Amino acid sequence: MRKPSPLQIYQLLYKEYGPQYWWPADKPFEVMVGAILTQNTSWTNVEMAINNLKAKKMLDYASIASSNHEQLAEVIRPSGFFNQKSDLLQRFSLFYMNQGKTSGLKKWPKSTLRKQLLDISGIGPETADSILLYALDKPVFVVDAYTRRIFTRLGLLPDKIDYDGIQNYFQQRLTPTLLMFQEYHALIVEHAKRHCRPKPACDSCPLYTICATARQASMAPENSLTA
DNA sequence: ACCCAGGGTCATA
DNA sequence: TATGACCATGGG
Repeated sequence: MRKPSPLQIYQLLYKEYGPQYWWPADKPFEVMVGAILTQNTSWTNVEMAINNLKAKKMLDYASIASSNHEQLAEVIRPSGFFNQKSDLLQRFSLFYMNQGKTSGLKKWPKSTLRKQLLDISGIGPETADSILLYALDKPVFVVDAYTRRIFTRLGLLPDKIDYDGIQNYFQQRLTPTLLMFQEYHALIVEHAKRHCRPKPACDSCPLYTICATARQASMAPENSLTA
């Protein structure tokens, strides 16, 4: 049995969990705020912070940009790292405003946009790509800790590989479709939350069989990974 | 009392 | 380039 392709994994996950309809937010700017707040933080904590922002009617770039730093930090406190994130949200809101908001940003090609986002201190590759994919409709593959964990555990990725290496692995093997990339990342998160915790619980995992055969395949000498 | 979460930056070797 | 420290909350 050959190693499963990223497309086959996607089809298995989709069949198992169905469409996820990500990102859970109303407006693009709300997606961007969520992408920042969820850095190394559980989504339930982010929801509390988002709800606080909504209750204070602060979930818009003008309110965030003009708000007091300490006050904003207090509102987003449940999402953790609130000092860094308060500062980042304010700097990002200025960027968002200066670039002509969502419609202004969407005019740029994705490579240009990605560089601009990465130039903002506090926005790394995953946050940038999440914003591109879920707020600005750019078909990029979002890599997170779950993606690495699942695919190294499957034996499809080597342990030593950086963010761009993992992203290239997927983007070179999939046709870039907006909806498919949006679903794929969401499905990876959904699957990992249930079955791919840090301490393996691989029995009862829908990918268990493919996982076992994939690990065998990666042992074979002629199947050395090039990712 | 730990471990974990939809990361990222900076200092050090 | 490659680890380690740091940021911080809330749930299991």
